[in-house]
Parts: sequence; structure tokens; C-alpha cells
Amino acid sequence: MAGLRERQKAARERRILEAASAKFRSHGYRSVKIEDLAEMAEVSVGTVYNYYETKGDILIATVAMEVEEVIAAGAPILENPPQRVDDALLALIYQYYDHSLEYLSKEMWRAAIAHSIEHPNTPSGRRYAEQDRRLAAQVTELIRVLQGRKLVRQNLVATDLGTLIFGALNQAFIEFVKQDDITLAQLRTQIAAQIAPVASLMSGDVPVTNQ
Amino acid sequence: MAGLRERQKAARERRILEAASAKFRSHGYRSVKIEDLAEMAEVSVGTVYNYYETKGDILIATVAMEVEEVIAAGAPILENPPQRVDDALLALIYQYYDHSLEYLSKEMWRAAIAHSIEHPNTPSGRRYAEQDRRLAAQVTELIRVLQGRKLVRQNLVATDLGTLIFGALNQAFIEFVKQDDITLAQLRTQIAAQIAPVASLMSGDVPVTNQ
DNA sequence: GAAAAAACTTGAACAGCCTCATCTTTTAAG
DNA sequence: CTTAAAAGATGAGGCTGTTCAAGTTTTTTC
Repeated sequence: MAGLRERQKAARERRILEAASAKFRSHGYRSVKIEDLAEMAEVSVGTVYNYYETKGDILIATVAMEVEEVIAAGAPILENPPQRVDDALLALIYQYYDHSLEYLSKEMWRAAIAHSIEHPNTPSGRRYAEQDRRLAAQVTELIRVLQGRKLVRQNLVATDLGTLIFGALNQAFIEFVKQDDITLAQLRTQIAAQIAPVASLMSGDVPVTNQ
Repeated sequence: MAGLRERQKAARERRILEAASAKFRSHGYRSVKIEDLAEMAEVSVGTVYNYYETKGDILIATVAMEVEEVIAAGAPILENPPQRVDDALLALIYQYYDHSLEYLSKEMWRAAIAHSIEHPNTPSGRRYAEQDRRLAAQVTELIRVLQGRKLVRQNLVATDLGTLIFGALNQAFIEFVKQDDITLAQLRTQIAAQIAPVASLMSGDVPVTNQ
């Protein structure tokens, strides 16, 4: 059995994270004070800082759990993607988008993305960047799978297209969380329009009828 | 002649902005205190806040001047773009990238981008978003120009491609400013690889040799 | 040109993130 | 079991962005 100290530490860290997750969602990241989290987790302010370096780190820790789920939810699509290139890409992207607001508010996303950009060299900044990389890798992997099934032209470099598409879907998502009145449906429409021409390039069924 | 009060106000605002621009660049955004700016601009702390709502607003104001130049520098390329689609797109993008570090450090960019994402509904957040929109519009406009010159297939929707490409170039730029050791040359290489396949789609010279 | 009004400046005080010297609890040693 | 050492919790205080009541300067009024 693990030592008493070890168990207490794990319990405290869990309580702090649970408090953060609950309060950030219900009251908003900005307006929650470290003191509030400490009180809810039944520890002192100083103790919170023994487990997390900054308030932003706590946010990233809550967001990371969600992103982990999003990555896991994407995996099945790689196993058995739709037979049309655009459908396959959009299936994966919609999976990302639809999961994104399950446990996180737009305000939390804004704060998390901002934090990861402003503090890229902190542990939490690196953690966020690493998850971004895995998402981009998943898009790339999907393209490779489609190439394996002869649905995407072989001479295209999967990583380049994967990066391009991830950049676009990420940018669209940022615009989505920046504006509270944009719906998930609008976000889908937005990215679908951008994906369409690229998908047709990838599948090689481009009507070469210019003049 | 403008009244005394009006002239004094303009002079104070200018001094604050000049102080910010100089100090942010030399000492870094984070480590500059409002008090430092107030001292350098020979006003009080309270006065700084009569001209700018937050520290982030001051940063955006300095960044906005730079972005304005970037947009202006892009215009000539629309007038007379290179005859190859990829060259044309990259000419515009490289123009953006090369100008970006002339007066701003990577740290300033990080803070500015983070601010614009976290506070999209403040005047400065809107201001930044508006400039982003104009940059994306410039990319779209270049595509339209190329369509006018029969270099890009007519059936492609310029705004969709413009948005896609802007998303990718913006994302690449964010990665660039996040990592201090990435060079402008590496950034160029990165975006060129992503643009290549899209440019070939756009120009319609896609080898349709799948199978 | 004096007085009143309007506009603006000022800096002390406040708020919230974070630190660190001190105290408490757990573990290890004898 | 007692004591020493190690690990960790604590919260008052420091730091910096921001506010606002009081004071100052400019403009307007008569």
C-alpha cells in the first residue's frame, strides 16, 4: 500500500483539479480566485501552488483532460474512415468540434489557447503544444490511411497536407471560441467550405478544364 | 489652431505610445510596468489609463501600427503578382513574414495574439481581429486577381481558399513566434511546403493519374 | 477679467496572483 | 517508543495592473 503522504498528496491534487474544473465552468475562468479553489479543495492558497505553478497551469490541466478525450474519440475514425475524402476529413474534424464544448466553455478555451501562446516554454505550455501536435498527427495519419486505401493520390506529402488542414481547422476553431454567438453548425459549415477544394485535389478527381 | 487642451492630449497619447513601443521592445512586454511607461511619458499612472483601457490595449496599439505597414506592403503584390500561383502566394506571405519582426519581438507577438484571443470583445481585441480580417481579405483578393489573369481556375471560390491559406499561414506564424529558435527561413520553408499542393490545385495543372 | 463649469490629471488604495519563512505532519532511525 | 530528519502545508505579505475621489488646469460664461 502506498504511504500515507503519497495518498494525501494524490487526494489533494485531485480535489484541486475537481474544484477548478467545476468552478471554471460555472463561474468562468477569469472570475474564479485561487482563494476560491483553495477553499473548495479544503487546502490553503500556498498548497495550490505546491501542485500547480500558476493559475493558467490549472486551466491547462483541466483542458488537457478534455483534449485527451477528443484525441481518443478521433482514433476510431482512422480505423474505418468514410470512403469519400471530404467525408473522412470532415468526420474527424466534426468529431473534434462536437466534443470541444462538452466540458469546457468558450471562455475557458480562449484563456487556455491564450495561455499556451503566451507561455510556450512552461510545462503547461509544452503540454498543450504536445496535444496540438498529436491532433495534427492524427489528421496526417488519416490522410495516410486514405492513401493506403487508394483514395488519396500517392504523390502528395501527408504531413504537409495534414499541417495545412490542421492549421485551418484550428484557426476556424479559434474564431469560433472568440465569438460567443457562433454556433457549432456555423463552424461546421465554415470548415466544410475550406475542406471541399482540398479534398477534391487530394482525391485526384479535379476537373482540369481551365480554358 | 486646435485648442491647448486638444494639443496636450495628443502629445500625451503620443508620448505614452512611444514609451510603450520603446520599452516593450527593449525590456519585453511582461517586465515593463505601467509605472515605467508613466515615468518615461512624464505622466501619472492614472493618466495612462485615461488613454488606454489596459496594458494589453497599449500593446495592441503598438502592434497595430506594424500590422498596418504589413498590409500596405502587401498591396503592391496584388497589383503585379508573379505569374506562377505558388510564387504569387509565397511572395505575399513572405512579405508578411519578413516585415513581422522589424519592430516587434516574438514575445510581443505572443502577448498580442494571446490578448486578442482572450479579450475579443474589447476595442483592442476587435481592432486586432479587424486587421486579421483585412489580411485574410488581401489573400483572397490576390486569388481573385490571379483568377482574373486566368492563372487560377474560375470555379474555385476565392474566399474559401483565401481563408484556408490565411489560416495556415497564421498558424505557421504562431508556431514561429512560440519558439524562439525558429528562424524566418525555417518559417518560409514550412509554409512553402503547405502552399505547394494547394497552388497546384488552384492552377489546375494537377496530374490526374490516380491508379 | 473674474467666476463657474467642464475636462483632465493625479497617486493612494484596492484586487488578485504568487512567494517564502515558519510551522505541522509524516517518515526514518535508533 | 522517542527523536531526528524530511516533506509538505500554511497564510501573511509582496508585486503589479487597475480604479476613483480629490485636486488642478483649461474653457466657457457673463
